[in-house]
This record gives sequence, structure tokens and C-alpha cells, in this order.
Amino acid sequence: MFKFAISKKDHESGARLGRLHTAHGWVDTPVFMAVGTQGTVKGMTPVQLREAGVGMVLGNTYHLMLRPTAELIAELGGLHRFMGWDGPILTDSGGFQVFSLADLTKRTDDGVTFRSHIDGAKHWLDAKRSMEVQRLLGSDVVMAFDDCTPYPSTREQTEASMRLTHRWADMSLDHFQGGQQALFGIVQGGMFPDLREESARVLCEKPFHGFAIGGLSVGESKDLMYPILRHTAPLLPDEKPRYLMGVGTPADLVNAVSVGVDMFDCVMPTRNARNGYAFTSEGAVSIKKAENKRSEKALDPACSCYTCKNFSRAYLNHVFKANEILSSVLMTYHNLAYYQDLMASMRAAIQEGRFAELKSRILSTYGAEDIETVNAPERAPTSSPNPSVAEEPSCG
RNA sequence: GGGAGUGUGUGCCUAGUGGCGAUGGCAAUGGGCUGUAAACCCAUGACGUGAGAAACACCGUAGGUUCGACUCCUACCACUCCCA
Repeated sequence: MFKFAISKKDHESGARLGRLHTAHGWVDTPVFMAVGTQGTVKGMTPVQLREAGVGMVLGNTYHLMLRPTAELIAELGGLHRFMGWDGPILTDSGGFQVFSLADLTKRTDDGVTFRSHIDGAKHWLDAKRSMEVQRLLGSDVVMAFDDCTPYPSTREQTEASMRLTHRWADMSLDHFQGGQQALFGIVQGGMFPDLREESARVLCEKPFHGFAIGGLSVGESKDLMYPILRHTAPLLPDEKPRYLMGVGTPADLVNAVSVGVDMFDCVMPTRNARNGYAFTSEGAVSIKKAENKRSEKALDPACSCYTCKNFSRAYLNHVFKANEILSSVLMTYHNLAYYQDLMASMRAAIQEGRFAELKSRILSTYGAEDIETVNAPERAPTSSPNPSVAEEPSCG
């Protein structure tokens, strides 16, 4: 049922063109998944998602198990049916919430006690329960339960966190029942290249259907993130999908694709849209700024989405200022369409052998650095509690 | 003409009833957001300062009472309401 096939590789970079087949259809890769944490991509109906070009969405174990509960969703026919989305769904394991809701959690080697952010009630989540919840939800791609290492962390902390992730990876495999679902492992290792290597080596021996890179974009600078990403992505099995979790900006996406990443998800296009920030072919546009008050220009003149074809920046500025729901809808619609167009143009560029050209254009649009030329700082950032963080052999 | 009430910082509303160098909200402007506790969060807006003290300024205006007044008293100004 689950299958990943690569149809073309870029000659000048690590970029790959592929297709991911699931029980709910296929998507072409590189793919960007819209984040629909609570069984909805905020502000969008499934029809609108399709129109914007979204092919695959992400749901969340932690949020859905608390409300309305995985059991209820299973009773109502599974997450696809429940949310009216018949395309592929990937579910996160809840591992990220251990990190993002750290104040409400208590972690042990076996799992995590959460205090619900909704009503304060105590809940237990471990690899077994995460697999059970994701099975009840019926997602197409299940993520292993992991420990997302915070930044900054000392080498010792990072290593301990990584071992926990490995332990939980085994437990996830033990309790995963297969069937129509695929299971992805998650590589951790923080900002230490050798730990990333170890994590990749340990996990890639295991029978996962795909591999994710976790623990990036957790507050570190691009100087750290890019070298780690560049180092880690090629360590993952060539023939299986590579998923960079929680990333990122348009520049991050082209950079990551160029080192061989196939799948992405990020809240950025949807959250930023609701906060008045658009991604466009002309770079970032803050629609709330006063300069847009009388602009008759489209949000992105080069975009053919519903928002850009029908509304002016002046109108979008107005509905944002007036706090109208439509602001979130129109802005989200555009940002998702922009991200999907970006992925489609990357796929076309790989197919036609002009990926490098597209990459440099996107990077210059956003004034971003090229992952190939960013070097890790020679010394550890001062924010790191561990002075020996600079583990990379002093390649200066 | 008589009576009652209300005036608070660069826009609007507001807390405050003797120790206040004055509360909060909205609006405004700018910034942020990366496996979503986010239609959210942060910053800025009397004078002055690197910081503190003194000086000086400060709740319609002007006086007064008081150790001390946005707060109490008097007059005036403006606005609102009621009765003629």
C-alpha cells in the first residue's frame, strides 16, 4: 500500500523528484503538508485546500486524543471521514508537544505525563499509546514517538534525549500494527553532527517506511541549522522518503530540497497568514502595514490564487484591521497556494534540470543564505550552557 | 432663569474619592511567529534621564484647605441631562 518512488534526481544537488503512494492516494514530492493540528487546517475547508493545491495534511495525536478523543474519531469512521478530507494524512506522534508544552509535562524513560492544556487533567502518553491513538485516527503516515531535544542543550542532555528517542522508536515499532499505515522514524541528535550520525545509523537499520529529521528550527540560528541539515539528510536511506519536521520558510524549503529532503510541514504559512503576513513572489508582505491602506495591487501580482485574483492589498489590509474572519481565510488561502506553487515549481525545475536557478531566485527573493555556503560558527554560541558544544572538528 | 451631573497623559473610552511621577482597554505605528495552548505575542506614545537624586512638570482653568490634592473646598470655563 505505502510506496515511495523516485523518478528523477538533480545532477547538481541532492534534490529528488518522487511520488509517495498511500492508502488515500498519492502526492508528488517534494511535498509540503498543511498543518491541521486539530483536524482542521485553520480557516480552510477541504475544498479550499484542494483549490490551493494542498495534497496532504498533518494532524496531531496529542490534540486529538484530548479532544474529541481518538476513540470518538474512530467511532465516527476515522480522521479522514471526520474532517472531510480524503487525501493522505500524516499524524504527528505527540513528541513535539512534550517539547512545546514542556511546562505541562513530566517525562520519564517510559513516556510522558501531560497536564491537559484544556482542563488540567492528567494524561499519559508513551510510544504504545501514541501508536494506538494514531491507529484509531487512521492516518496514512504514523510518526514514531520521539523526544524533541530543546535548544540549547548540552552534549550530555542531547545524548540522553537521543537515546530516549531511540528507545521510544523501538517501542513504536513494537506497537505499530501496520495494515494500511506507514511508520516513520525520527532522527534527533541536536546540534552535534556526530550524534546526528549516530541517530541516523541506529534508526536507519530499523524497518521504518521513511525517516524524519526532528529537532531543527527549535530556536537555533541558520548557521547551526543548515550545516546540521546538510550533514544529516544524506545519511538517510536514499530510497526512502526524508521528512524535515516543522520547517519552514520558503528559503528553508529550497535549501532542504537541495540536500535531498522530500517532505515538509510547517505552521508558518497558516499562522503567519492569520497574523497578517504573506509570502509572495516579491518576498514577505506585511498586509497590516499602513502602506497597504490604499494599494490597489494584488497581494502577489504573480499569483493566480483566488485571493490574488479578486482582492486588493487595500481590501486585505481593511479586513485584517477590522478583525474580519475573511482576513484569515483569504490570507491563509494565498499562503498555502504560494507554498504549493513553490513546491510545484521546484518539482518542475528538478524535472527540467534547472533547480539551481530556481533555488538562487528564491533565496535572493527572501535575502536568504544558501545552505551550501553557510558554515557553522567556530565556537559555540554564547547562549549554550555547554562550552564544549563545538564538537565539529575545527574545520577552519 | 432654576436644578443636577461630568471634565484624567499626542485620538477615543476608562481606573482612581488624601501619599499618584496616575490604571486598563480600544484605536494607531512598528516588530515577531518554523512537527500550532497562537484570528496570537511583544514594543512604542506627558516632561526629563545612561541610572538615581534634586530641580521641574503633571488629571479643564485659577485660587484655597492640608505635611501632602487627580482626589476635599470656592470661583470660572466647557459639555450633558432635567425643569421653566
